[in-house]
Amino acid sequence: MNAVKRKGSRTTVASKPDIRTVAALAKVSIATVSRTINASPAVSEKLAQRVWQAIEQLNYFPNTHARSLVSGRSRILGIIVENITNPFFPELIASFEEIAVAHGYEILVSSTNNDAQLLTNCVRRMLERKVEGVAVLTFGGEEPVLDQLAIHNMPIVLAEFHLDDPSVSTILLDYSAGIHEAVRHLVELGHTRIGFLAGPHVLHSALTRREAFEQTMHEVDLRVHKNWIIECDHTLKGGVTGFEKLMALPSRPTALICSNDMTAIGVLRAAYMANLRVPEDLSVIGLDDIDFAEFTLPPLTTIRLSRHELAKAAFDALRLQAEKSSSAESMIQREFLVSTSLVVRGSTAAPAAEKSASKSKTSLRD
Amino acid sequence: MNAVKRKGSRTTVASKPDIRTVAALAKVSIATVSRTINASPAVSEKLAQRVWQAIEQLNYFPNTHARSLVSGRSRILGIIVENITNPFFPELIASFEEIAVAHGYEILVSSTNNDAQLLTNCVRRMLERKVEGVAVLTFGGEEPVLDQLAIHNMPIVLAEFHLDDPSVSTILLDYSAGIHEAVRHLVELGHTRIGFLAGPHVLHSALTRREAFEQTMHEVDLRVHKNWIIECDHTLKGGVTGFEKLMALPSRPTALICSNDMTAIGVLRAAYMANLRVPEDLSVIGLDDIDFAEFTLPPLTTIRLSRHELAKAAFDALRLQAEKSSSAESMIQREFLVSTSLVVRGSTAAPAAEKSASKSKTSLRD
DNA sequence: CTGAAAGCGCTAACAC
DNA sequence: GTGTTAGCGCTTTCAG
Repeated sequence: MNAVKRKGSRTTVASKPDIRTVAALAKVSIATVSRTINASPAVSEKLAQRVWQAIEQLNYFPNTHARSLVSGRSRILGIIVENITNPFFPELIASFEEIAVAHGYEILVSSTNNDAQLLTNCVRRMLERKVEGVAVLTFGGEEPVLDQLAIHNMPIVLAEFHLDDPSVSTILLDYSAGIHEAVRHLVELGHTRIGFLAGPHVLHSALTRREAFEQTMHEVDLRVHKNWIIECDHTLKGGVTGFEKLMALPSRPTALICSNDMTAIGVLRAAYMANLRVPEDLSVIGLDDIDFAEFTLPPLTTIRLSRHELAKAAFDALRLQAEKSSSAESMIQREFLVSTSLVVRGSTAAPAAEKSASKSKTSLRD
Repeated sequence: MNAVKRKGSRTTVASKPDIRTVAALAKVSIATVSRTINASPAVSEKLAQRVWQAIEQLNYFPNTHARSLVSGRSRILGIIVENITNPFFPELIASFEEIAVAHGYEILVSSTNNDAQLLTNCVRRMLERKVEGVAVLTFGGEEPVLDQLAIHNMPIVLAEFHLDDPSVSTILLDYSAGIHEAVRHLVELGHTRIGFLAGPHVLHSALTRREAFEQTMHEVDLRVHKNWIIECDHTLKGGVTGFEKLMALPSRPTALICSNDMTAIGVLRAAYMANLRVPEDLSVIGLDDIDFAEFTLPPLTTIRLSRHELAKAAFDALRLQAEKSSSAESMIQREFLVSTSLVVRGSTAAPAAEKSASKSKTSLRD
């Protein structure tokens, strides 16, 4: 009926079937069509079949905007990450998307690059699109803007940060387990001089990782050399710079744990440039286990943080929040734990003789 | 007015301001509010100011779903990539998003992993969300499903593939330029025995790259050894396998150009494991120049393909299509060119003496 | 220049 | 079970 007034319709298919078109073809009311689509149990087998048939025949699919408008539910989930350029995040997003799509949700991705302006902007966009929940996986530093979301009563899931709001869930990353394994591994290899290349301290995760390291060192009775803990920025370049700072020190560690894989890969590169052999002269361990880690030279020993587990936790948290009946509101799970574990590859080995970590100068204990 | 019937409203802000709420506060009609928001010139300074003030005061923003429903325009662009796990794509997506957001568009990302089922599904999702255009940057192999989009008269931009439909634009990647430079570079270094690790032939881009290679070789009068052209799959692992196949050959090239950086990085890894030194024993060149390329061991010489240029071309193409006045329909630009160029780093050098590329056996010319 | 009113395509009461 | 109908929040004629 409405096939006439199209303007540029060249060989286009009989323009955009409507819920009405379907109803007409199936000889039912639009309400029945709607019910059928939404799998309402209150539709008889017989009609349902007629409807589905009409739907297929017309190649019809519902207009999500109309749906969202009337139902108030968009079936869109937001995910905000720090930097889509760090391979950890694409892998995380891919997992999140897969899970979301499987459950009939769409996702809206945004990366903030730690820029407050961008964050504000993307929170606004999420609000405008009426997302049903937002996973904030930037790992820290964005509390101020979160209020904007919380105030709209939007379900949120945060990594590593607890916000005392009923619509906010938290994912805790259990770094201790993996870092403990890593230190143990190093100790068993014979290392006692272990350094740590931290992430930017504005990130909760970076701080947590660093603390887990120090804690573990104490537990195994190893000395933590403050100047062997260097704040980097979780990028490749940062790893290079961190390594260089370390080399400038009069006394150096024989092993290095890095706050993420990107840093570790930067170190690998810098060590190579400095003619230091990994792992013979220096053992290095990363954190994340991005796909690349297996392909570095040498293959990177690293602490694995499962993107899939993390994505799943985020999705579950959001869904629980979004679909909670207002009655059982306070009963839902609001805290999720994701574990870590060591993956041993080629970038760790027993330290060489005493002067191992130094190229030419003698290494002094400080 | 409508602030009462909220259910769980705890400390929530005076629930969701409406266009009506704004109109009431500003003492104008909702039509005026709408016009103001949409920057219609037909609103007097005075009223516009009152409206904006009301908007700010209420922290109001329009409901995009309602907007899309009535206007038929969603301000969403779709982007379909092959594999979000290859760093080339996140970098591409980030650029595309940045441009799109700057122009007030939202983006819907999907990766297909070369899975036809996934592709169909995501085309459907895009259609459901009423995207205004789709950038299909999977680089080949998805023609069948594209019809589904074309039939809906949806603006599409394709990489490397020409579809004879008025709503389809094409981005041509000028690989020849970069590959030419690469081969020249190798020749100047003294190489004559050059191999090529191709991408999967189902991808147009892979085929085009390979052809550009062969073409260039002919141009510089170098022999193309068919068995030095090996089909890989554009992954790290694929690079390793490709390299191994090459090593099994009785005669080997002294330099290798790879269809993408991932392959090249795989080769770097495999060469290391095989005790072959890069670049002394084997020069290798990648294609893409992903961020990682600068941080491999040794730093990768590669043919740069600007993600930003590509993203911009895709966006422009889509926007031209989407915003074309039906009159000037046939006048718009439908073809875009993105160039490539060589970035020389550390993975290329002059070949060693004659037996260079062989580890222990003598290398025979075939 | 401004306002009133008619829907956009769909869901969710509410009747039958 | 099924159909009728009243909007969801907004844009857009059409009058004034």
